[in-house]
Amino acid sequence: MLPKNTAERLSKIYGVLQTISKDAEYVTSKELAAVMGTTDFTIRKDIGALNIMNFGRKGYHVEELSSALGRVLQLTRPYRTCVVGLGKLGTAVLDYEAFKDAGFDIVAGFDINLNKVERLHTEIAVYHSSDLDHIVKSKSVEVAIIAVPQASAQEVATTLVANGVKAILNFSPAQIKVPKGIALYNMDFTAALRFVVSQI
Amino acid sequence: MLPKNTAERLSKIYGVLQTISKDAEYVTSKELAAVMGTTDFTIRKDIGALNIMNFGRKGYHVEELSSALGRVLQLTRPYRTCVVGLGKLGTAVLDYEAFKDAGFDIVAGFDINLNKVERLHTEIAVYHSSDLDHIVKSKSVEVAIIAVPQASAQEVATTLVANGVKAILNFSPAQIKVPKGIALYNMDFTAALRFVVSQI
DNA sequence: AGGTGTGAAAATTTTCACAGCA
DNA sequence: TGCTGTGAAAATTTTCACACCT
Repeated sequence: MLPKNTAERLSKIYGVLQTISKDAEYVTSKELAAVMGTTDFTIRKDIGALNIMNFGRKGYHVEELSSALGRVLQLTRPYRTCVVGLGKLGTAVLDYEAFKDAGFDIVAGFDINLNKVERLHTEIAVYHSSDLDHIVKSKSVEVAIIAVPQASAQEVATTLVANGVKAILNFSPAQIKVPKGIALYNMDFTAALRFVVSQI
Repeated sequence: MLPKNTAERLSKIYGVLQTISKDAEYVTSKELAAVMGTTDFTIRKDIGALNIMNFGRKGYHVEELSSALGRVLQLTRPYRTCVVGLGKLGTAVLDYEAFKDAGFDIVAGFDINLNKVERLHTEIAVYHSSDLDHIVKSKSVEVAIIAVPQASAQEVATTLVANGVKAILNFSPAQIKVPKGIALYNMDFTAALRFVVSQI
């Protein structure tokens, strides 16, 4: 598997490529480095890890690089995704349009509060949390975004994994535990603020 | 300065300590490791970097460790914080209660759309984006959360920095550039989803 | 006994310099 | 010439083992 930091940077590079693909046919490692805030040799090493080769003196062909990255990052097909917890944050995520473009189809939302669920003006199907297990299974959801309060995050994660979810993006501050083989990424806003302040 | 990874883990440890401080007086490196999903010696090395010393055989005294961490992470006083961009995500962030408890006082919100601003049911003062520069300066805002669309993120960041902001949490997918000495942390949801899927 | 603190080893990541290719 | 690809060096981070303290 790709080194963690490399995979993380490549995920960002992929996004950068999408935004420049309309304007430029080629991009150099130096240009990418400037946008990404790293150095050109880091970019080349990262891309080197993909084992695609033989680019000429103009830099990387944007389309080619983009599709190679898509292959390695397993972004060649859309992922069936759900959002658990439809508070303000969860609702914002449910409607985040960029996800669809990026190949993450949000196919369901869940919340413990049915009243809240009914009031949502969204086209995405929303369910009560008590249906989490069988809906996740029947809809073959593979990726889940957790936006529930800290106290219920672990329980939700366990249910998700038990019903086939392979990758979890966790917005709650809970330190969730998942079995080996399940991918987890924590986005704890408060911890992020603390960290950024510590870097001043 | 603390190594980046260490600072990141310590920021999380600090959060964990807050949640357990009611229940336990002491906590061992092994217990912390279990919660954090790392190993006990990583925890000890990280805490060792704080240069606070001489803990007995019961583990770390939660209160003491917590306040030492607060000192090193510069969390000994509240930070005046603003949110720029009050779409769904920005609004969710504006109302995110955990920030207040963590010592981040949100003192202002900004949006380009005044109608949207007026409709908000919040007690936090909201302003039009054209006032960003002088309000940030007059309110002595030090920390900013960017939740504007990709296209305007860099401009907003530049204005923020020019008016005294020292730390930025960026929720937009834009790869923002800031001068040396300004702390920046990117939380690109889409890149995070891509990354987590690549780890499956 | 039961924990921490830490020097040293191992592993990983970043940086560099430059060969090699179009 | 102007770029990539990459082996080797440097730096950093993680892991380990164990001395040491209460």
